[in-house]
Amino acid sequence: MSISIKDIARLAGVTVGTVSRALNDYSDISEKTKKAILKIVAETGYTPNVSARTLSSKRQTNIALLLSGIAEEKNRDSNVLSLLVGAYKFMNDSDRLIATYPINSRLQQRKTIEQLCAEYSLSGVIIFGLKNTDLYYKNIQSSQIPCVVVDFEIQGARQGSVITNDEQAFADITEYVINQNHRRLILVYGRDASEVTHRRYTGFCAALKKNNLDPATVPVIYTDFQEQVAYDETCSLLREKGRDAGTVFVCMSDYCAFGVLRAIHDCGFSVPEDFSVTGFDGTEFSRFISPQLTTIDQNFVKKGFVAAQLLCTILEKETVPQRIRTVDYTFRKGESVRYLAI
Amino acid sequence: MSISIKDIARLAGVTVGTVSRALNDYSDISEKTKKAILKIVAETGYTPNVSARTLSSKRQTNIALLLSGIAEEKNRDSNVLSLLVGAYKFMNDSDRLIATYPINSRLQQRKTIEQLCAEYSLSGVIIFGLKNTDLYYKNIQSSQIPCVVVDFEIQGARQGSVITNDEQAFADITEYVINQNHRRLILVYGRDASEVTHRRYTGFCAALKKNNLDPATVPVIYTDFQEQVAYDETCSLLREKGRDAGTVFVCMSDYCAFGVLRAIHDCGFSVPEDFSVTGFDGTEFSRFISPQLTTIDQNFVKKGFVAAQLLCTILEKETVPQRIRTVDYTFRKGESVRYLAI
DNA sequence: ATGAAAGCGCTAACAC
DNA sequence: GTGTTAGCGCTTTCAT
Repeated sequence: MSISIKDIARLAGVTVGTVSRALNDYSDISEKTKKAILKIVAETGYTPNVSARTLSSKRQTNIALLLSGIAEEKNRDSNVLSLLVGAYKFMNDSDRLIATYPINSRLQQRKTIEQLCAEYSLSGVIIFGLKNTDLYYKNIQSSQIPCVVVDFEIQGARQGSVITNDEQAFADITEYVINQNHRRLILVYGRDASEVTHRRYTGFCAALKKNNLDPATVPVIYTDFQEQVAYDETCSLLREKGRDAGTVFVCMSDYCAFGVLRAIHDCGFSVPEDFSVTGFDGTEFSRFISPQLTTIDQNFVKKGFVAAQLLCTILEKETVPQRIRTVDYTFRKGESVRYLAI
Repeated sequence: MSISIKDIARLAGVTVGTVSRALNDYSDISEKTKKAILKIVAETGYTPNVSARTLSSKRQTNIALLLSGIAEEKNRDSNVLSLLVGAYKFMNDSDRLIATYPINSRLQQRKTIEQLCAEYSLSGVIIFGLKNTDLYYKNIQSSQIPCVVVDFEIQGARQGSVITNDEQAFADITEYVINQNHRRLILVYGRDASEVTHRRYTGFCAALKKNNLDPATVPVIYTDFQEQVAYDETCSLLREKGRDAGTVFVCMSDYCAFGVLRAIHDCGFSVPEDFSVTGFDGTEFSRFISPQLTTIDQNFVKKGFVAAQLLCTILEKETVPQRIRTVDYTFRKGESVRYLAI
């Protein structure tokens, strides 16, 4: 059994109430006893037990980062790692720990978000990777649980969102390839159950129309955001049409772009000589490959940081004015897009 | 305030003790009342509070996965993700949740592993990413905390390890390049503070000696496991010596290999025509690139799974005979190594 | 400024 | 088989 508040009280010759006051920085305690108590705390290496504290206090706030689909999906992409890092960095600064839990579909089926939070005494959560097929997708919207969702908008009073302006970003990169004189685009589509997919599609269409191109004529490769599917489908297309397939693959994620790149290579073509390729996300890996991928960096580390920050603000303040936070993206020019001479 | 055991007791017309018995599957309770209670529990959606349970019970076991260096290092590689997935998968099977926490150096400085475990009521932990410069490196070895460490051997009574036979694996891949008739190897070295680096080096030397090659003559590139450093150093070497640098870069990690590949490309050379390259880890990305990387797959998902399994076994049983678990690796042949005609 | 004591939600030992 | 009750380690209200 490890050392408890009682031991400290005994050693300091005071009662547990006084020790608690010293520990929680209450004002109604003499500097002298406080010093003495903290000295003993330091010497013994005593740390208050979080469970006990949670149980007895209303002020204690435990927060968690819930990851949907992480142990289930085929391509759990590395963006989640950057997000973790960002959230951890923010919590670091306030010397607090944030627990990370996976929430697979069975868990979501077995207990509601309210139950999960009650069970683990969570006063708020950050949710990442939620698809509209997740049970928690509706669950959080009809609940009062303070939460911050990454990548889709939520409207509850004590809820917030951290998003990227996907429409604009995807329009930007689409316009970029158009400005490089590409006219025969191939869209490499993400996953219908992910909201970002639809926003990016909107941006894609907007950029085309703005340049007098018709979205309806653009061939689409459906990938479910999986590298392998992107690879397979691209191979089929290339084997069937070769260079006639188009001039540039505009992909909804870096992972998809990797599949496309691999397919182009395996079919005997080159990037960017034969085909150009763009990605979306800004995964670390997109800079490692040759040619480096032209992509949109979502700044996932920052997204994680902002998410943690926003959640903490929501938990602290009564009302938070701006609960939809848009994190700026960065266009990253690589060498995967060729300029087409007219 | 959410629903508590008292509410259930009231609704069922019994006392909290009886409800607790029903919930914990004790034998001394009539099937009838148990049924009735569980029915009410299901209807109300009641879930026992973990903090309260932890506080009052000796049987409750909370475990956590501690990640060292994740929010600090430059190249936090994606292996950690696979490890998480593996651990989550095991916990999934028993419908339990494992919390993941980052342990940066400041945290390790502020509280010992014992304090951390006392604070969060952890009965055991899995530790990943520990370097021998981490404070917890010695801390865990001199503590009684039940734990499983990934990638280095620990000897405590209630402690275990999940490791890869790095010597053998690195010897295997080294021998492979030698068998492809490479004689002028360049070693791309990892990080001294990581134990795996030394084991891999041992395997490297063994393979060379076995083939009558002298390790002392092999040029070494030091990388600290960072892609960028590997890139920079390789560029320097190539600019200075060109093809005379050697014929194959034998790398201690995939990330290093990515840096080397990028450098080779940027210096105007090709893989595997001008230089061959091997990696180590089996990151997802190593299969995405063209040419695919010849590497050792450490099967990190399995490592995570086994780590969680081992920790749970240690916590359940009195004594666990085999506490050092070696997870099998897989040699993965890509196209990044060329066969040299003699 | 400090002590005393109730109570957070639950388990478990002891009655009956 | 079920009720009763004493804690688990802590916070917080009420006395003093």
